[in-house]
Amino acid sequence: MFDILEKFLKRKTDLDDLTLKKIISYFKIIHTKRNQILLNSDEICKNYYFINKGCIRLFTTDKEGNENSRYFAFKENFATALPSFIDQKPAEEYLQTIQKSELLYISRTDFYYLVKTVPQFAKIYTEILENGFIMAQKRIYGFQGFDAAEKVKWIIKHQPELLLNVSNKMVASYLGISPSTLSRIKSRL
Amino acid sequence: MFDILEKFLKRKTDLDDLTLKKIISYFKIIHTKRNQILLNSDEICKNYYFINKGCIRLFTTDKEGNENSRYFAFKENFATALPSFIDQKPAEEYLQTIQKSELLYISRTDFYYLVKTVPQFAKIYTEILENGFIMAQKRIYGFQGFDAAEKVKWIIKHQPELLLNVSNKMVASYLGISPSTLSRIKSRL
DNA sequence: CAAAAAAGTTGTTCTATGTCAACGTTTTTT
DNA sequence: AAAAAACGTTGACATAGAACAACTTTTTTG
Repeated sequence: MFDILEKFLKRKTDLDDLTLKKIISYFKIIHTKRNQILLNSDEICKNYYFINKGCIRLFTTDKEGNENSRYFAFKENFATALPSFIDQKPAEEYLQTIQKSELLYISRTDFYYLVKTVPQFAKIYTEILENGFIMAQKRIYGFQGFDAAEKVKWIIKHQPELLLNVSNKMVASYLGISPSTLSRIKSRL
Repeated sequence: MFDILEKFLKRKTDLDDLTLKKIISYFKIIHTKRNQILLNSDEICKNYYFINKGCIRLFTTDKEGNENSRYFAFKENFATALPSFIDQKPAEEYLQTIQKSELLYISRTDFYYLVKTVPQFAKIYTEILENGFIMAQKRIYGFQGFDAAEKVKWIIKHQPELLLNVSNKMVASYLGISPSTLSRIKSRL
């Protein structure tokens, strides 16, 4: 049950078994179904999630009600609504499992307690932040000046698992293009 | 000379004078002129900069040679090409002072030495990462689905100093619109 | 301080892509 | 298993904004 998380943590840093057990002990498990909302946009994010199985989507809605996908996290990754988690302000974004998923989660209180008391955990958090930053940069700036076809090619190259696991509609909203345009581009290879 | 940096550090966390002096001692000063390149896209970023006076721009160029502005850092802020600084790979982006500037800088080696040995400095780094992440998110996702006029209004509201200190051309490339479009929008208020 | 270069403005034209609609297909619900 | 809902595809049409160009204004340089 916690073995995937254990593996993840061990890969990131040197951890003796006792510290590992300590970290693990703060995580709880939750099973969710397809399209289950974990966090509403008016809520304050209290948990950090680790995905054992499934997929978490981070998205927003505009005034017209269109969904806008920001991020997809797949198995063996952490995900949360970080700005809200950090600043404890309403998230203004949603967290949702888009498939039946098995998640581990840790409360913010416990998370920051670990960051404070376990240097290796602090290091892991720093790495999560660094990576999150780099990935977000790459993704978003990578798209700058791209036309729709280039965006699709970028996804095929850099995040092919996304096309396999996620509906066209969501991919389109992730790329900032309309579903029809995505459909047309895909048909032209 | 280091007083702005000292003020910045003290505001971020509790620091005794000795630790403060230790941190400060790793910074060197550099004076740059308008449009001076600090980092080329094929270089690996070795320094973290703190801006005493002036402004650093982070930008890229596409195959046609058009400049694309990613970020502007003004006085009393840190700036670097973070992905390259972290991973020590070619930056694929440029750092440039767009005005005559006075900068403090610390080498990557010294920076990570401080992160490792001074917990308060590690905390400051974590905060820089958290903030960087949040700001980048806000900026970029804030623009999602915005038309050109909405982007300009967003800037006026959230980063008015940018319009005052930066050329229209650079602002346009930051917003992902053409200079002519920016000009037209501004004329219609 | 004059000449040259860069930046800003404004009109015209052109194109990528959004929007809407119709239809077929897949998925979900009961 | 049938009905309903959501999704994907494709065509027709409309439009925001890019590209280009000509001109003016500002900035930089020798």
